[in-house]
Amino acid sequence: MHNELETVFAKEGYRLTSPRRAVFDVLHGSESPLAIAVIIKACPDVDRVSIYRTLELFTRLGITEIIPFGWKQRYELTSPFKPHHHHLYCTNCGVLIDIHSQKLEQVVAAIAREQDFQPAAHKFEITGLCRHCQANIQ
Amino acid sequence: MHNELETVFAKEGYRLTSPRRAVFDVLHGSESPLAIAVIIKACPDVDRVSIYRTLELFTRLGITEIIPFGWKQRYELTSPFKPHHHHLYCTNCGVLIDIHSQKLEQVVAAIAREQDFQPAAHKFEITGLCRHCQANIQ
DNA sequence: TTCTTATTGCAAATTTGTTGCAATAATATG
DNA sequence: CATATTATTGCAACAAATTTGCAATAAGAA
Ligand SMILES: [Mn+2]
Ligand SMILES: [Mn+2]
Ligand SMILES: [Zn+2]
Ligand SMILES: [Zn+2]
Repeated sequence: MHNELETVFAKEGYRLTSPRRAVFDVLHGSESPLAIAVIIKACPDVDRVSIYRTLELFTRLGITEIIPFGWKQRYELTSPFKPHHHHLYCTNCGVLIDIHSQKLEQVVAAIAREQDFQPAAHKFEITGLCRHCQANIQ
Repeated sequence: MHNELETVFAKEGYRLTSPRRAVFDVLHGSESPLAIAVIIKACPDVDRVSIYRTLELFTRLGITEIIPFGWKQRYELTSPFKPHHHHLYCTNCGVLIDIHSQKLEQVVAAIAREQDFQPAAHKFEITGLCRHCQANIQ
């Protein structure tokens, strides 16, 4: 899995350093997108500043993407490091449900085509109540 | 237009104060979502802290929503104060294109139904290059 | 008009993000 | 493997953004 990463970095002329590996590993080990504060805590040996710089670089290179998430933003690996998908977010219990919707991807393409827009990325999120929280009437 | 707002506030037991009117008017007068910093500058008579508190309240009451916007977040009025829509964002020139897509709304409903999820709101954004910036090869 | 209390503004603290620069370590090369 | 080159790091210091506590104010009820 680091091979892919080495390839991207080598091609672009960047160095694969230990702080960058650490941030990558934390993201790779997580089921869900992570807030910067969480990543900082998860990499106690890496300076705060390097986390910011690393996430900026990762996002610029398309290794990570910024995910809308209630009030804050979070970071998540993108394809090919994590398959492209979106989220349903329960505002009551905080649970995240991954969704892989072919229809949604088609709509993205259709909208871009109609507007003569060249899409690079897209964000999508539904917030509301999960099955469980609907039942336990909130 | 303030009538609608009065109604929401009265029903919820909140007071319609001059800081809250000011923030609402700034958002209502804007074509596009606004960053907090912009709203603060646009309301010179309102204390910074009150802007934060007001936007928190508006969002909690569903009067505004947080819009993903590159690295930062922005605020925009929701329906019925502003018709529901989404954005295409050109990462080169910063232009915003409003889109009203019936297909997208249908997909949102379909996904929620499939997952037995009760949707309250959704975010959507495509980033990429607008027609103009594609031409002036970037 | 008076009363009640939600809301505001201010000051201060905290948290989050940025910058400059010398020390370090990743990679290329012999 | 040893050395040279230079991208990257960590640290310190700064700057900006957001939060908190509380007394003064003003919105809405009576
Ligand atoms: Mn996910
Ligand atoms: Mn808009
Ligand atoms: Zn839930
Ligand atoms: Zn453009």
